[in-house]
Parts: sequence; structure tokens; C-alpha cells
Amino acid sequence: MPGEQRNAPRTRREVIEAAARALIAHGPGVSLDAVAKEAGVSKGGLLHHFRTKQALLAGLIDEWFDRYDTIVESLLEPEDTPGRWTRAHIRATFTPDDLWSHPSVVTALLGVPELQQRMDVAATRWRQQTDSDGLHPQRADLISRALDGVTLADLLWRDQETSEDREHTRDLLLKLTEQPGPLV
Amino acid sequence: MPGEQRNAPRTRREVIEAAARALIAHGPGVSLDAVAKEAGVSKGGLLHHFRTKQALLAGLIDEWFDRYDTIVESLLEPEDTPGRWTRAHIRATFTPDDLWSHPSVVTALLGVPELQQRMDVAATRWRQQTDSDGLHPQRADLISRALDGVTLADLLWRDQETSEDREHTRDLLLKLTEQPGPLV
DNA sequence: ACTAAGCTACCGTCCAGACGGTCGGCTAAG
DNA sequence: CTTAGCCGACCGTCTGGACGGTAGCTTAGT
Repeated sequence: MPGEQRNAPRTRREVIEAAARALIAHGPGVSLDAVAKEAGVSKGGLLHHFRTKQALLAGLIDEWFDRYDTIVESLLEPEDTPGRWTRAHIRATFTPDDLWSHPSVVTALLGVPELQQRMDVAATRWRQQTDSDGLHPQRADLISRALDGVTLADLLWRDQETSEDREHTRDLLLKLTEQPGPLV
Repeated sequence: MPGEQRNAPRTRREVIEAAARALIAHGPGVSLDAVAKEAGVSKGGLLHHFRTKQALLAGLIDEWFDRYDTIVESLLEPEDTPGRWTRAHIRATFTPDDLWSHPSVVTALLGVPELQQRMDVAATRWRQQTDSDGLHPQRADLISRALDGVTLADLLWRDQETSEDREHTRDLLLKLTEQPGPLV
């Protein structure tokens, strides 16, 4: 069984995903024991890969951003039209990810001190993408605010709205990227 | 000294405000000890008013919504013009409240199970206010999303943006309430 | 090619401290 | 006198992380 052999990177990834699942199962504030059990590894083994609980959660954060960026890039339109980055972000935000955008996961990550700096890095990266996107600043601002709002709503009001509502909102935002000039 | 006498409602309020301060000082996951000390009351006294930690945080949640609603009502325009509720919400959202909208406080509240139901109640109340507001649904939807986004940004990217940016966003949203008809 | 040495991945136990909550008691208020 | 507000000591539990150990992998020396 090749899967049984030692393999640090693989174990590391499995621990991170197990952490996400354990977070959902046990709520924010899971114990390292629970994560280790979910990952099928001993607590000692877990702490070998992540020396502290904070480090583990920071690993989760990095994985989170990586996934989002990968999704955005996969949704980029091939032609270089105005608003293509913004549209990719819109589609990515509306792509549900039950595992990684679960309230418990995000709540846990919000309490990690490292979040601030990584968030700043990610925010400037995203801003660069949308700043050179050819959209009127007013539109770009409004759309990015709305996308943040959709993210927040996913955390607090999930299943409060129908998937039809969601599609309407998404289509509206997409349409807003297809016109030039100011909004008002 | 009249302030030193026993007074249950006052102590209760003081405990709640102390909880907010302690949350900011010690991060989410403050101990009851720390809250009690901040409130100038013993731990037993604290637990006399809130039988569990959850109950204390639930009290914080209620206070939070009460304050927001009070602010919204104080910002309502006297004349019954279309969009007046929406504009009040916009102004309220852009009214900074360093104590109550601090990341640590919100993070702590996000972990409280009771939040969900109280959030649902508040959400339907706000929706009723803005549904009968005379705005085109598209506009109402977009604006409320953007407001959620501003709230989220306050939590994650505070001082990442200038107060000038904030004002521009606020003015844009306000202007969006002053026109009838669809956006696109 | 063989092997010994050293390193890395991983295990399982242990512990000190923190924390939520209980309880018996005291005292002001009514 | 009774009750509600409040005190502060106490307890059981849980958890992060340290630590000493073990076994697989890599590499160097022969």
C-alpha cells in the first residue's frame, strides 16, 4: 500500500483538511486532539507539522486564499475584455464551497492574529487585479462591496435566501461590469 | 454615594459593557474572570446576572441590535420620501462604533448559537423596513449587499482605506436611493 | 551492493494551568 | 423576616504543548 508510507506534504495537507472538517463538526475552538483524530494521526504527529495551534490555523488561512485565487483564475475569460477580472471574482464569490466557507471555519480563522497581515496581502493583490480592469472606479467599488456583502451573508444568513435570489444578484453584478462610465 | 448602592439593572448594563471592553482587551474567548474584573464585580456576582457565558454573550448580541436600531431610527428623515429607511441604514452603517463593532467582539458573538435566531429576527425586521421603502428591488438588493460588505470590511480591513474613500462610497449609495427605476 | 549513521516523520504519555460553573455565606433592601 | 444582590473560595474538566521514544528514509563510506 503506497498510500500508507510516510509522506510529509501529504500528511500536512490531510491535517489541514481534517482541521476544516473538525472545525465544522466541533465548532470553533476545536481541540488539537479532535483534529488529530479526524486526520488519522496522533497529536504528537500533528504538532510535528504545526508547532502550535495558531500555526495550524494560519495554514488553514493560506490554503483558503490559495483555493480562492485558483478558482478566480480558472474563471477568467480568455479574451482581454474590460471587467474580466471583476467578473471572475463575481463568479468565484458565488461559487459555493461548503467546506471552506462554513461559519465555524471562518469564525475560527477570524480569531487568528496572523489573519490581518495575510488579509492585507490578499486585499492588495485583488485590488491590483480589479484596478487595471478597465472599469469605472465607482462601479468597481460598488461591486467589490457587494461581493463582500455576499460573503458575509453566506456566513450569517445562509439558506435565508433562495438560489434564485442569488442568481439575480449575481446577474445584476455581472451586468454592471458590462457598461462603461459612472453609475449616477 | 448613591452609585454604590445595589442596583440590578445598572449592574447588568455595566457587566455587558465591561464584557465588550474585556473582549477587545483580551480577544475573543475572554474568561469570565476577566469580564468580572473589568466590570468591578466578583465572578459570582457576574454569574448571578448571567447564568452561563453563553447567556452573557447573548445579552451582548441583544444590546448590539438594540443600539443599531436606535441609531437607524435617530437617522430617519422626517418627511416620508422614498428610500428614507434605506438611507437611514446607510448612514447607520457608516456611523463608526469602535466599541461594538470591534473585530474581537464580533468574532466572539459569531460563535454563539443564539446568534442565528436573533439574526433571523433582525434580518426580517430590516427587510420589512426596506421592502416598503419605495425603491426598485434591484437597487434595494444591491445597496443592502454593499452595506453588508462595508460591515465586513470594517471587521477585516479597517484602516486599510481612507475616510475619504468611505465618504465616496457612502455618497454613492445615498445617490443610488434617489433615483427610481432599475439600474441596468 | 551493503550497511551503519543520522535525520525526519510520527507516536503516546504526561502535566501545569486555565476556565466555566457551583455553593455556602453575607448583607442591604423592602 | 425574607429575599435578592453579591461575594469568593472551591472543584472537575479540558486542553495546549512538551518530551522521550520509535521506526522508516536517505546518504556516505566502504
